[in-house]
Amino acid sequence: MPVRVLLVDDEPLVRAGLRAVLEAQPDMAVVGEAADGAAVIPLVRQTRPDVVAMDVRMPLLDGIEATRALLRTVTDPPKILVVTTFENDEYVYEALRAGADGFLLKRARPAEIVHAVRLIAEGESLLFPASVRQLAAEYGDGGGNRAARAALERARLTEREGEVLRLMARGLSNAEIAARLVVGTETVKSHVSAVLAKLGARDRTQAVITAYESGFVAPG
Amino acid sequence: MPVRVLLVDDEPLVRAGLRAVLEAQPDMAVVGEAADGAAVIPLVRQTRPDVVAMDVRMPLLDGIEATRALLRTVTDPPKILVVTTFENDEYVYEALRAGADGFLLKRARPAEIVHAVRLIAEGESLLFPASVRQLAAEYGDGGGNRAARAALERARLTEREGEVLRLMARGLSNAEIAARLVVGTETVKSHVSAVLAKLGARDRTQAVITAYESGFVAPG
DNA sequence: GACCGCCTCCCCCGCGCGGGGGAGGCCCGG
DNA sequence: CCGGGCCTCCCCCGCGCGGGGGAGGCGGTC
Repeated sequence: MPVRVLLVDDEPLVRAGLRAVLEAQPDMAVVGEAADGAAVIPLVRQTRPDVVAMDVRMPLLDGIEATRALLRTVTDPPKILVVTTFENDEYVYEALRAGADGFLLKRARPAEIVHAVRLIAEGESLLFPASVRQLAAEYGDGGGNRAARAALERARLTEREGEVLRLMARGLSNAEIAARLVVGTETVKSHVSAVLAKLGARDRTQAVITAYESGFVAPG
Repeated sequence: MPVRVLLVDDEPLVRAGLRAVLEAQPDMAVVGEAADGAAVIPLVRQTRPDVVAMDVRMPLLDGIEATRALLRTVTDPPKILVVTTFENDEYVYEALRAGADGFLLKRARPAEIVHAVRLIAEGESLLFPASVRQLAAEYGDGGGNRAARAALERARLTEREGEVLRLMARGLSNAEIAARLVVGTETVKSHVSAVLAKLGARDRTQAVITAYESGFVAPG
């Protein structure tokens, strides 16, 4: 049973982006879109999503009011993931007080977005953005907040996948990685594919970018 | 302040010879030795040489790969003087493409060696006459030293190439870059090829790594 | 015992990528 | 004026990459 997601954002571009990211996952389905908070309640009743990805700033009814209205009027309401552009958006905290389950930065990478939605759907509250540093902290050391750690449980690359990603981030080809790890190239291809899937990357270049951006590997 | 030189050659005899020649000069100091390219990067970080005298043919990691790795991973990298036995070594061309600053024949006289190191340290590209012709031919022009030097000038990306590299570093495919820049994909391929050549990268992934390692783009 | 995650390897297949050429238009400086 | 750098676009071509399957062994847990 897939995670059913409803997208609420006044920017079509953002909705399209979220849809693309989420529907790339086999276990996720976008069941509806709304351009404003005012349209949310009937849509929720109609589509019964597990998670509502809710923008904070919207023209008619903002994400805070929409969250309040939703929780007040709908029985067995969906989880609410607040989506925001700014890290220190005061509205976000207000939304959380209004009953939202977590928040997410728009500039988060696909893998983080996916993880956030998945976490929220499973009832974890996600009060910290699935930010890049926490991903980094996971591999350096386990010291992070619980929500982030839970997210990383799912995001976690296996040991072998981590090795492969590190070598990818050093510019090695599949054949070179195979030689280095003393395995077959087909094996490396399997690991690479797994890494790409888990990171939400289309190709190795994007995976390496994610590795840098997440602090998984560091420049210099 | 003396010119600090790091020697990288798998033959101890050659290292000893270079050391003897260079340390006979009052303004030169050999700050380290390595027997293989694989050992270069940590040694460079540790000793901060001005010039690396790099053999081309070495057991584990050859001079070409070592040069690439060095330029890719070390900030403010040293100048690289490729040392070779053969005048028409195809590897030399590769090494220069990889970003080496010049090359030197092992049978050169002591005075020439000293001269070469000094020139390299001062930022001059150095190509011995016999091979300049060959290189000029390789670059498809009889313009002599000037053309070869210009072609070998590292990381001198044109404005357009810089734009392309930035987009590559954001994970865009050639087609996506073409759409973004409103040009044809063939044009993008031309720029990408130019970027790869100038950075000594084998593929776009290595180019992006270089972009990160050099600070051309920054994480976060 | 059965199950499951991980690692390993295999198949086929399409396509994007990168190398090798070349060429025309533009502007600038000698 | 002509040359050179830059940007643009074109050709052909080989191959690595990534997606789609599947499968066996191995060490865990239930």
